[in-house]
Amino acid sequence: MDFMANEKSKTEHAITIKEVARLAGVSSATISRYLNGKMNRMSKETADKIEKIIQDTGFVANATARQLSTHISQLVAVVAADIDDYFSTEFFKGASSVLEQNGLTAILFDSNSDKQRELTNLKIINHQVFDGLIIQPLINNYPELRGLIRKELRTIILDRDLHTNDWITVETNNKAVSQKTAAYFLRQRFIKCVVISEAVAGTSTREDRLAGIRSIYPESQLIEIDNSRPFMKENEKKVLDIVKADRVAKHKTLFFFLKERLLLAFFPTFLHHNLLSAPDVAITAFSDTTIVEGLLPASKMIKQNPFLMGATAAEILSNQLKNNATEFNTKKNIVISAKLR
Amino acid sequence: MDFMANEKSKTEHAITIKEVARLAGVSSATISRYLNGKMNRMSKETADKIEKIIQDTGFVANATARQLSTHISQLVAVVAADIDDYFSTEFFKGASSVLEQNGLTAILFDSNSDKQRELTNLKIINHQVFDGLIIQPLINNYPELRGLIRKELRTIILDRDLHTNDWITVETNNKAVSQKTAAYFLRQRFIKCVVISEAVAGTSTREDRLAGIRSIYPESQLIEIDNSRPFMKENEKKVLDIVKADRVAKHKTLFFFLKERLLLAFFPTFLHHNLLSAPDVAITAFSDTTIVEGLLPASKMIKQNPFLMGATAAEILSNQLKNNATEFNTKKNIVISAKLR
DNA sequence: CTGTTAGCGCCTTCAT
DNA sequence: ATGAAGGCGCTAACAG
Repeated sequence: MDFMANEKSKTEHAITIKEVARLAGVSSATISRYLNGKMNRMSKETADKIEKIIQDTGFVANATARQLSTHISQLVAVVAADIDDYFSTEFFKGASSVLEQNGLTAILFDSNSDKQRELTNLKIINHQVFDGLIIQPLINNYPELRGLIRKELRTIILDRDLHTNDWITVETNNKAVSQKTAAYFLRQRFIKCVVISEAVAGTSTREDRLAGIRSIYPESQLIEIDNSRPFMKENEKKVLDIVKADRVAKHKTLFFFLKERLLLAFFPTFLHHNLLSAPDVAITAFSDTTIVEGLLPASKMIKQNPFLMGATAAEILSNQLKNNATEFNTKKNIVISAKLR
Repeated sequence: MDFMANEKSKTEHAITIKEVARLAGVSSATISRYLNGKMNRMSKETADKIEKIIQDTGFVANATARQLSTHISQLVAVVAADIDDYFSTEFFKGASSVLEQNGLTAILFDSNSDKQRELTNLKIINHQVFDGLIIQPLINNYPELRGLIRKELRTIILDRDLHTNDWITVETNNKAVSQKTAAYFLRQRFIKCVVISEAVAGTSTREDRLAGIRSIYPESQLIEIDNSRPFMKENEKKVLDIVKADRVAKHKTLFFFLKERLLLAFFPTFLHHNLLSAPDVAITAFSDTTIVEGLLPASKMIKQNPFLMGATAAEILSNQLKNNATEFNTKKNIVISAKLR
């Protein structure tokens, strides 16, 4: 009994390069060369011998030690604002696929829509284990964020505009596409516009979208949803009151959702009050998934391209990491256009 | 000009503990003690001096070096089958929150519903940088998965049943809750049941769910959706044909979706054919988000608790990591019940 | 209270 | 084609 406990407590140290060397009857330098693919620096026989030993022992090189020695990890941190959003997971998938093609590994951090958590994430990322960073930041001011990311870390900003040239940014044409969409509906004689969004102030994407809409509908009403509490009852009433009033005034009204999730939350209201195919009510939204397409096949929606955005960011980062010192990027601000469909 | 290039090419090595020691006029051991909170092992003055230097220089300890020395990273890898699924992101959030409370950091890997990718992820995770692993595996057989995870790595399996006692498992009562749900609808005189799912074979969750349903509806028809191609036209027809036939036969029919996303895909079909409030058609589904609640307020749905599942897995793992050698877990298979609501 | 020293596991230059 | 040896940045005895 006692001796079993002893067996267990003897921590199982994984096999090292040194041990492999001993078994193969060579020096650890040779094993290292083998691991790094420098086959021309050794005879075929030793290479074969080493391969066999590694197979037999199931040896896996310790990435930590390698990294301490080389100062490179091939790891890229990707920080998403909230992985519950399709946009976030999708841009990660785009980034991940491109990084993989370049021999890099993407690792996802979730800020959980929480600045505190974002901070924690950045702290960890600063501990010099990552070669690069792609971040969709919650923090919306440049100096603050700048202070949280070590200078040496290659960084790309995604989906947010920090108004800086310090980092390359990949974003959507939020303002332009919102404007275009609003103009489209105005041409259809929807002369009123109600915007439904989470808190706008402090989030550049929402600010830009609202600005685009207001350049067409200066008077557009804004309904801001407070995510922190159950919101449907009161807001449902707001919407219905607006519709009723506009019908009395014989106005056609556009409901413009800045986020798909909000449209989904309101969908039942529109459905049960027969507003979906009403000629005097239109609905549009920033909508990235295919769910809404099915529910509202006739409505025009704004589709971003998060996958491409992530892939683009990853492409740039990969290049930076390759051409180490050199910086060829002249464009600091890359725009991936959203489409109205 | 030239000299600027030189300035740049001189790689900016981050400041080290040694440099901080020099500046503070103490040895690096003292800095190390400071970093590890061993304040009682030094005078207040040195501590203050060190703090100031660290502030001024913005020094951040290199986690890689620390890890090489201590063999612990405080990092836990969480591997999700597909982060596009709410279930996956939610269990991650649960795990993440508990791990954080225990001083650990959760890092998310996405297998992207792709076994090849899962394999890549596991390879990276095997390189000895993580203290623990929580995985929702794609690979469904024990020996294969066993071969891909190093023996020394503390591992918890989530959401899948590998029929092994080697790892602790946290899962849903898939079979039981499916059975209960089916029984509920049978009592309502829905004597036919159509199951709609992605490919069932090879995924324990789906197998268990189908088994539960078939224990009540042995004859239940299964419509398997092939995700790889656009599927709605033909499948829509299947559903409508079934409804028509059942109406002729005066059967009430239950449509049982094994995944929320599938229900959403079919929702428009049901909606546009007035099947949502038809007395002879019922719809139920495994549905974790709140989207469906709004769409079908009257329908009973099965709600899992992915957040709690993740939190539970993290709790167990945290304990294992603390009580290093000791293993107190007698229960190898923890079930977090889904509810019919 | 603080310094010295020897690793941790791998990489890399310099010899041979 | 291979080995010896020093170093990456930090930790952890052991001294004093």
